[in-house]
Amino acid sequence: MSDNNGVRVRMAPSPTGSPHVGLVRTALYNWAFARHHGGTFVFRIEDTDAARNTEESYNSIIELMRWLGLDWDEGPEVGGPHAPYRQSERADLYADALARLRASSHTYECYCTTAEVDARRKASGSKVMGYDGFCRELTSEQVAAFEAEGRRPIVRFRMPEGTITWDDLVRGEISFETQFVPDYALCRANGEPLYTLVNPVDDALMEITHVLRGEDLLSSTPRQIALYDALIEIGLTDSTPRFGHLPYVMGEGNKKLSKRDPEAHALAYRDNGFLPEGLLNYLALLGWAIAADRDIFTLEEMVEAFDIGDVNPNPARFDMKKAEAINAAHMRLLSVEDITHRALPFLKADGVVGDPVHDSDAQLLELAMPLVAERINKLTEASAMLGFLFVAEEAFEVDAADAEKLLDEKGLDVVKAAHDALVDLHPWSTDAIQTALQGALVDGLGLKPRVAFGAVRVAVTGRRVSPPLFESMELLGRDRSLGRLQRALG
RNA sequence: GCCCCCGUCGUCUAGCGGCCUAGGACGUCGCCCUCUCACGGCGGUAACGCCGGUUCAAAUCCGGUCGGGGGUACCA
Repeated sequence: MSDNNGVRVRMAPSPTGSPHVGLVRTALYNWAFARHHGGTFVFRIEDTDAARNTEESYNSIIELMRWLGLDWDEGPEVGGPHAPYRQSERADLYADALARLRASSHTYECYCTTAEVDARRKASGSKVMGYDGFCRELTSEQVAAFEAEGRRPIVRFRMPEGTITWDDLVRGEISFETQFVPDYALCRANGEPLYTLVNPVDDALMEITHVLRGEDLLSSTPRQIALYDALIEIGLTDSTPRFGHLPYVMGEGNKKLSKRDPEAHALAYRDNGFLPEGLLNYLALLGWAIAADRDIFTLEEMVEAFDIGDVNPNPARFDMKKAEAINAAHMRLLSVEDITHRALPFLKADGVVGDPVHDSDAQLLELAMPLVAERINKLTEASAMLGFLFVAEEAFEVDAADAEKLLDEKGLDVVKAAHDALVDLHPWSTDAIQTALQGALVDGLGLKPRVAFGAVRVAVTGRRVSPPLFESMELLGRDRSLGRLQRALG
């Protein structure tokens, strides 16, 4: 056994396709559980199905975990006492475990084809699906006959009789009659081990004490517990972990969030301007609450408060609106410097600033970011808000729809008046600009502020939605501001 | 079909027998703030699936029922 109260949890994704937000939630709960108890968080890759696994998917998962900041104590890239942590590199261990299981007659060779099993079930009228145990007690003559036919056997686990019960960490006591849990396959006819074998064997070998996983694995738990009993018997481990089955993360309607749903892809949140702390906070809320009247918290606060016993067993619907609201709350917790730093990659990608950033742009950004930091809810929104400040004059464009709405004949009169009021203004400061425009347009022309400044805003920033107008004009400078007013007038 | 899980506002949840004429958040509606947007403030809207039982007392415990989900692979 290891230190830290012995708490050892793991997350064990299969690298197939792009990582799902459900995986993130599972990883988060495992991580928080480990950190709360001062235990060990193990990261293991379950890539036993060579036909479905991809290196690209594996890389995405690593990238995702790094972005989220969920660090692991043992696993790929960091190693550990139970290395390797990719199942594709642990074949010897499984072969050995399987050999010992076979030697202790916890298993048997099965020569049946799926079609034969189905046919027998139909004939018998049995209500239990799955394997019927036909090959449990084969005579050596029968075996010889099957071998002579060229059949290659798979290895099945022999389920014991009786009731299997466990105290689920999130659902309480659950029990299954083993008559409803058929003998299942541990490895393919070609010798490749299956999930049913490698998952418990690795959990045993890695001394996992608590298995927190999706509800979809709940019905496979009785056979894992039975296997564990066998593993204890052959001396491969000395105890069975505790299980906790986490509720589903669902999409629209009543179905599990599928890979087809765009909101299912975890890395897409990063690309769409989410903060890792925002996504994590939202996902934590899907099944757990830190307090009756609080939604916003940091990872540290979650670690402090997390109790697996408090996890709600109900499936939870993913709500993008709330996810964005939680993210927005975290944006407001960030300093302007931090937001600037995090928005920079998006500004570069959108061509708002160059890469590397010119000194003049960096300076302008430092002055402009305070104006937009509190009015964006995602990092991606920074580009549209700031673009007008950085764009070269010859490339500056006014949004056509906004122009049509606000730069009509009346709007252009306003722009003309604004230009006249500003052309000799000194100094070119926010206060002076505001005073001049207020005097000329609101007091002078008797316009409502939103009408007066709306037209000027579109002419100068190119959009109806922008940072505060007067500050923006100060940053833009006299020449560019007046030039754009002039240009709007044709 | 059979086995298992789940059931509080539209959504996420608090609630673990009396504090509940059920609290918070998102959404939504109205108002305020306001140069746009965002923020912020105030107020409204809206839920214990149903039926029995236990109890002085049930959203909370038990049974049934209905509804939803998952499993039933030589996938994980």
